[in-house]
Amino acid sequence: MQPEKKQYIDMEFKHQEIDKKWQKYWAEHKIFKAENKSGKPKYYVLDMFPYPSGAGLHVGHPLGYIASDIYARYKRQQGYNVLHPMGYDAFGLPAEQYAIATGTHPAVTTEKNIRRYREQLDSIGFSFDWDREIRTSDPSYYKWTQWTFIQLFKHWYDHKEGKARPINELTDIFANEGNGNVEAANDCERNFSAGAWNAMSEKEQQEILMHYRLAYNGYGMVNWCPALGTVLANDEVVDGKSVRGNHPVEKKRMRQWFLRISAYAQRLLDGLEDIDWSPSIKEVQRNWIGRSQGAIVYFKVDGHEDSLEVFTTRPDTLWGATFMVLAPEHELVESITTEKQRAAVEAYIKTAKNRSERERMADTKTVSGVFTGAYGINPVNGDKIPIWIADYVLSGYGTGAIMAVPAHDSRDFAFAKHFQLPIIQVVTSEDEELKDPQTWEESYDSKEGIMIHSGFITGLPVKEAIRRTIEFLTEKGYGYGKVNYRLRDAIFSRQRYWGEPIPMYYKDGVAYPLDESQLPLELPPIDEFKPTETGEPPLGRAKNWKTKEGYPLDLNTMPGFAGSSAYYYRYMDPHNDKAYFSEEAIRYWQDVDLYLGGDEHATGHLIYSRFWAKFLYDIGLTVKEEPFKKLINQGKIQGRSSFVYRVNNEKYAEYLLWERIRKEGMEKEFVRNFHEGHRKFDFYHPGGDLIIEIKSREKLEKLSSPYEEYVQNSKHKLMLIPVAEIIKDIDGVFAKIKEAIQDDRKGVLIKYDKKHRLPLLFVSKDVEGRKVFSSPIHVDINLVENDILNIEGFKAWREEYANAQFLLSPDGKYRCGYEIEKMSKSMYNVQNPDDLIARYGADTFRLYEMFLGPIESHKPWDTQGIEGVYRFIKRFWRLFYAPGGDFLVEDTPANEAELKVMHYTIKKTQEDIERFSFNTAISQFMIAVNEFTAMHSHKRELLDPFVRIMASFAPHIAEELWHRLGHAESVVYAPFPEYDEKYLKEDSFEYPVSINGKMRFKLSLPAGLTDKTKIQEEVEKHPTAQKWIAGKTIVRFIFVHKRIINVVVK
RNA sequence: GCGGAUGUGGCGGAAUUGGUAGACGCGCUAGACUUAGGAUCUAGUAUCGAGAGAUGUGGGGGUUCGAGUCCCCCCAUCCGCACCA
Repeated sequence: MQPEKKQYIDMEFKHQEIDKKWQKYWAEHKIFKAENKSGKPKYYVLDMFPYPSGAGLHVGHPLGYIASDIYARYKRQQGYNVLHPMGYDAFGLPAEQYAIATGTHPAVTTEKNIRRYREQLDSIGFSFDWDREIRTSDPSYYKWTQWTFIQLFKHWYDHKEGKARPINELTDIFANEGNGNVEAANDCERNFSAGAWNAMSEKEQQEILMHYRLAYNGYGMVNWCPALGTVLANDEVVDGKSVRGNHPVEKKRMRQWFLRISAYAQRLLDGLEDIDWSPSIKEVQRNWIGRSQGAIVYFKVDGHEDSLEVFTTRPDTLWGATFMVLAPEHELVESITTEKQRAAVEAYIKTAKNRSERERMADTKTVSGVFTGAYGINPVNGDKIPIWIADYVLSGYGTGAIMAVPAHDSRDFAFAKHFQLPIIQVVTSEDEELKDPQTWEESYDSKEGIMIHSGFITGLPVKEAIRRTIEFLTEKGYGYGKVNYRLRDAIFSRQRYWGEPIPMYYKDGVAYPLDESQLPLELPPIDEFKPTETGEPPLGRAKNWKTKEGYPLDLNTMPGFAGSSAYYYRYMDPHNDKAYFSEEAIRYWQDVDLYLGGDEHATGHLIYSRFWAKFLYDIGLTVKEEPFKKLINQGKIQGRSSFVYRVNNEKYAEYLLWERIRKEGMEKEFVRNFHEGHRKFDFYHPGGDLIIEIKSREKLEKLSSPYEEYVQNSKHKLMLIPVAEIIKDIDGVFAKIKEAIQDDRKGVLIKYDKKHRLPLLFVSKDVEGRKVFSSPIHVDINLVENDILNIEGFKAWREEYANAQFLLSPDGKYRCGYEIEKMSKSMYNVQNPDDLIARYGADTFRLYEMFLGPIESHKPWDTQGIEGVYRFIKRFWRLFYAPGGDFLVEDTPANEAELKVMHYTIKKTQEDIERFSFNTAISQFMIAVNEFTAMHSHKRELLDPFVRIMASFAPHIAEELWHRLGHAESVVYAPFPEYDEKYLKEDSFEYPVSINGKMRFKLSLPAGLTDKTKIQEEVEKHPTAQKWIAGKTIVRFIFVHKRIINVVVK
């Protein structure tokens, strides 16, 4: 009997062995290797690559990877050549912070973390082509990040051609005609002729060019984070704090590298039209780009040469402009302020400066400002209007100056009201009765309407009025139409070590790029990872940080988004040392077909990537303008925290006593929370003149003399009861209270014997009164099953709980509460994928992550639910093997009913995979397994295709069973089966029959039957129908083929 | 304040084009088997009601033979933006 036993073991479903076996097989045979040359159509599935943190993966991380892996595997089975790579965003602050603290080189930490990530990723059975792995911190990779930076430096943006062009084409234009006709993205304030240009020194020319380059070095207000010792990009700051680490950030004027992403604002906006991304993420990007269409208007300053430039989206309301406001930082403030107002203006600027960015943002209600003494002249009617400064006008947006139209703008309105400035209404709706705007409660939203009091545009609708006003301004030279963007240039320097060195050096104070042959410029070793004593970035510590010629190199490194902005192209040809990627590779792969990642990258990575992609496209390197055709944002997996309820003994004692009083029907005789003078007592019984105070023994002892004193003065009886006595002996306590009420004495202190000690007490969730006397404490979810606490485990969890006692639910169990929160260590709700995979196997884990719900929605992780999926996997296995180990698969042909189930399952799951509805596909697998089990179907004709459709979801078990079915090749390339409609056809259809829209009964009719009269006859024969129709007339009979029958009666 | 998304049993969710609301799974209840398991199987499980039946997709209205789905108004939650001129 020995061999039989052996067979038995062999035929059990053992995921630990099966997982390992096939993972090894796939790796050894390089099953997932993608070729850059193929007759097959290409499909590129990409995941946002992870930053390898020290904590490893929790169950939330692989969600997107599993979804993309299923799709990648599905596409392979559909005959596509699939590129599905993975790598690491390996530069980053945590490893560097750790280096500063411990001296461990960030490369060491990163390597260690990557190894751990790789182990975890491998255990889930992903179909990555690991031969294409990249790491952003690898010099052979960041060589190309540096190379791209140099290309950005060497290009400018020509709005006429709508693309980036080499900088030498710009210098040619300058040399021939100066900069008068150039329509470039720039921040150059000088106008010069060809002659002037040619006469400039090299240094002067370079300084001019810096205002045109797409990567430029300049002064700007930057986000300086003192705690991190570096500047940050706008998307790395939220609410005035750093996203990483939550440290305060301040505005500081510094010289930094910038990327002129603003040049691409319009194209970044337009590109959103053509890509398949979620509406919400497109909306976030639109907001971030912040396009507003309007006009620049010049206001002459009365008695000055200068004029003020104002941006407005509503030039039609110029006639309603009653004052102007400048940002306190505006450059003309000083020159236009009158002597009389100077002191007030300077004082205001000083306080405005002292207010941090955060304060200014938080405080949007206080109206503040000061008059400069100067007047602007309204170009449309010559009116003199006062010029104020106020910090509600931002220096960084538009021109830092506005015309205020208080009637139609709420902030201007508040300002006008506060400083009693005039308000003129210029827009009205047709049926509006005009009232004096000075009496208005709020400004009037005027996006639509008819102009009044507005010169030549009076009577026109708003849209038309805007158009006519811009025409007028342009004609007279008073202004012009303009589009403004909120998108700021990206700050590109980081005063940090663990990033790509910026490949620039300085000669005579002018920045020059390294020659491309010098790349990569590798990170030098340094002794410590902190800034230098003189406040220079860490690279200032490097020995010999200069070019061969001896010129000093830049001390900054690049920000996190540098390495991730074009990594998706590098995967196409990751080992190329001659080019970023070969032309052959880019022509074949072109772009990412499907990109999966979290929506937290909406304004960072996903905007920068689109910008880099457009630049690389402009310079002819790539073939598609948008890098990511379809984007799916996987939802986060939230933690499900469990709570125990710790009893507050004093509150519990009060609760117990009060409940007892109520049980005795004495609640009307007592007063709770009795106040006398400054004192407050728990209970008072006026009839017996008895005060009851419940406190811990320690407190009662401490307060004993004040109580003595109080009793002597007040003449009440005062009963002091230790908390423990009530909890342990409520009957005894209550008897004593009754006794005390009868007691005739006055001014006595009734004390209590102290017999009992109190343990630490926890109360089950559904115990009455729990909310009143307990507070929730997080408990490790591993100690809880179905909300029932493992009491022994809990006692062992923490020393202080070792002697804890429990108030259990009526069923004798301790029931925990729960809440959905972020998954985090501090809430003890983290699920570790390694444990789950060890227990249930990779396939169950993959299926369960997908089964939780739609890929895009956020959902809580239910520790229990995985059992159901595990049962399904085992039932699936049992279609092939009997519990005793017999191989059940038979070659007899399947019957109609079986084929119907199989073909419907193929159809349904294929449709579901294609719309990324993996949870419903898995439901269908379950239904099919349930039905085959019920029908005792073990036929090859059914199971062979079943294994193939399951292969992308549960690759390990599928591969195992595929081979046991007798196939020698991997299931990875086994074609996804095609369903045949003929098996899905029904001879009859069971119609739901409704009477007046309510389903009453079901009626089976031949599927081909469409004759309404005949059907109506059939329906009327039915007893249930007769019951409902009786005494009424059928006014309408609705028949929808293969859907429904509805009888309308009256 | 503006913009976006979401709202369905005790829980996660399904219903793809306006056509049987609650598929599938968890949990729960009862039972079977037993090598007593964190195993397997069977039946039940939206609410009220003994039943017939009534009610039911955040609330209110509307369109329709028929609405979770379409339209209008309101509420709640989450996310993003926020003196943006």
